[in-house]
Amino acid sequence: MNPYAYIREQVIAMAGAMADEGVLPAGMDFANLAVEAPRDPSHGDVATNAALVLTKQAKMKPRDIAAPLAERLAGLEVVEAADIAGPGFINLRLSDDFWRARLGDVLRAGTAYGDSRIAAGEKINVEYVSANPTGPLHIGHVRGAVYGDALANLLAKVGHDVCKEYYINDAGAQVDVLARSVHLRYREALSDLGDEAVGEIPEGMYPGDYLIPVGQAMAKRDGDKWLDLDEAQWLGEFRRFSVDAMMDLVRADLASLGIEQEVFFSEESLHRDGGIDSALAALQDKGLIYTGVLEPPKGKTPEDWEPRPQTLFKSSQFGDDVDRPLRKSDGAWTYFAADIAYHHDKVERGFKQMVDVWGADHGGYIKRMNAAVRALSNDQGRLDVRLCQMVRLLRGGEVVRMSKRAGNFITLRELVDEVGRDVVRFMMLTRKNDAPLDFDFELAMEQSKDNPVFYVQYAHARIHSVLRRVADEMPDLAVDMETLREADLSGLTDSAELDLIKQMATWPRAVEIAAQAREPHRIAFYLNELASAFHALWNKGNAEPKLRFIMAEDGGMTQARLALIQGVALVLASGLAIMGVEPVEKM
RNA sequence: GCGCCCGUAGCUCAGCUGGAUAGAGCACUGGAUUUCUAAUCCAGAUGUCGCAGGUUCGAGUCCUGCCGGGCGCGCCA
Repeated sequence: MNPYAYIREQVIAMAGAMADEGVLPAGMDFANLAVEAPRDPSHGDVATNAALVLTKQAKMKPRDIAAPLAERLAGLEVVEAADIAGPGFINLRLSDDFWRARLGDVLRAGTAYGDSRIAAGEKINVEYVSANPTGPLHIGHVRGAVYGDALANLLAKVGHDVCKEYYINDAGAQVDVLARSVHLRYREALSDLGDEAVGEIPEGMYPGDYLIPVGQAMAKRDGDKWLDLDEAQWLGEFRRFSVDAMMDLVRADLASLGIEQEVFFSEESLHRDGGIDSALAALQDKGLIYTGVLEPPKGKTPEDWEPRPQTLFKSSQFGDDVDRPLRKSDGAWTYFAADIAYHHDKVERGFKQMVDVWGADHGGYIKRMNAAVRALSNDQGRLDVRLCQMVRLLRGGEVVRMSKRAGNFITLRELVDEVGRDVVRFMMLTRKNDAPLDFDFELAMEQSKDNPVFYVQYAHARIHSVLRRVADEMPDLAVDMETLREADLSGLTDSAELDLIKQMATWPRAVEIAAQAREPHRIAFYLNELASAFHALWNKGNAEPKLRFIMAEDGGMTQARLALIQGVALVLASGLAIMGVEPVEKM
C-alpha cells in the first residue's frame, strides 16, 4: 500500500461525504489535492493541502474546511493525531502499527516494491545513443547512453511498455569516409608491407587503429577482388561491411555498460525502401510541403549565402521559428527529411509517446522535430526530447583536455575499464540531465561516503554482511524471506527504526515522481538518503547495543530487525536496478 | 539579432511540477572506535533563491522584462 495514496483516497472520500451532508458544495475538483510527507518531520507523518485547494471552489475559509475534515480524519484507526497548522494544512500523525505494516508491504513485494501502474501498458519508444557508426563510442556518448537506459528502466517500472532503440546514421557522407578509410586498411592488409603500405592516413580519413581489423576481415572474406576496381564499384559494399563492423563495435561498447537495445534502425533503409517518400507524401497530403525561399539566418550570415528556392516543411505551423528544408542543393534529402521519415515510422509502429535523448548541442533541432511528430501523428503523438549536457572529466581536480584532432578522446571502453561499469552508471546519474556534470576519476574510485556509488553499495553490502553473520552466530534461527515476512514487527519502536520504514514507504512515490519528470537522477538522490538513514541506525546500534540487529539472546527481536534491514536491502536493490547498477553483497 | 538551457550557502548541487521556518554534501570545529566491516555516525554556521515587476490565500517553483553564463542558428550529421 502506498500510504500517501491511501490517505489521499480517505481525504477525498471524506470531502465527498461532507459534500453529501451539505457542509461543502457538490461536484468539487480534487485534482490538485495533495497528500505528502511534510518537509519538516515535526509537522507529522503526512500532510494535506485539501482545505487550501478547496477554499476557492467551496467559497469558504481554509480553516473552516480544515476543522471538520481534520475531525473526521482523526476518526480513522491509523490516525493518531490530526492538527491544523499554518494557513490550513492538516497534519496527520499515523500509528506506529500502520508504519510497521508498511515494512510488511516491502517484504511481500520484494524488488517489485515501487512498481507502479500509472502508465500501465502504454507503449513508449526511447531512442538513445544513436552515435554515428564510424568508430567506438567515446566519453561524449556515455552520459546519454546511461541516462537513456536508466530512463527506459524507470519508465518500465511505472508500467510502460518500453522499446529501447538506436538510430543508425548510416546514410550520410561520413559513411563514405568510413568506407574509404576501411578500403585503405584493406589494401594495407593485402600488402606485404603491412602498416607501411598506406603510410600516413590522408587528411579527411579516419586514422583510428580500430579500422585495421576491419580491413583485414574484408581481405580475409573477399581476397583481392576489390583491389583494382574503381571506387564506384567497391564503395557500396565497403559501406555495408564497415557499418556492420562499426555497429558490432558499438554494441560491444554498450554491452560493457550493460546496455542492450532492442531495435537498431537504419537511416539508409529509409532511403532504400521508400520510407522518406512515404513520410513526405503523408505531409504533402496535409499540404505541409511547398517550395519557397528562406531568409538568411540573422546575426551569422554564411559567406556563401544565396537565396534559393527549396523544398520546405511548414514546421512553423507547429511552433517552429521558420520552415525547414528537406532537400540539399544537390537534390539529396537532408538529414531532417530522413529524421522525419524515421519518426513517421515510429508513429506507424503505434508509438504515441516517444523520447529522444540527444546531446545539448542538438538543442536547436527540438522544435522542428516536435513539429514533425505533431504533423505526422495528427497531433496524437508526443515527442519529448531530453538533452544531456556535457561531461567534464577531472583527474585530481584538473580538467582532462581532449581533442578529436589530437585523437586523445577517452573512449567509453577506457572509462569503463578504469573505474568499472557500476561507477560510470551511478556517477552519470548524480546530476539532472540538463545540468553539466563533472566526472572526477579520483572521487569515482574513492571508497568513502563522498563517493555516492560506494556509499549506497556499502549500505547494501553491510546488510548482507549482517545476514551472513547471523547464520554463524544464531544458526538455529530462521531468517529466510518467508519467515521474515511473517515476523512479529512490534519490537521495532525506536525512532530511527520507524524513520527507516517511513523512508522506505516514500519509495513508490519517488519512483512515480522521477518517472513523470523523466529524471532518473532522483533515484540516485533517494538511494543516498535511504542509505544514510540505514547507516545512521547502524551507528546508533554501536552506541546502544539494544539497537543492534543481531540480538543473540532474543531471536524474535533479531527476526524483526532483520526484516527491517532486509526491506532496506530490497528497496536499495530495486533502485539500483533502475540505475543499472549491481547491488553488491560483499565489498 | 533570434531560439533553447542554466543562475539557490564559500564550493558542488537537491528542492517531490505552487505550500509551512529553502535543504544535503564538501570544506571548517568538536565528539563517538575493546564494531553486526568507523569504508560509518553524531553535534555546530551561513542565504537580497541573479535583478525588477506581475499572477494568488501562498512563488525558489508560473508569467513578463532586464542582467550574467552555456549551446545552437539554410544545404554537416
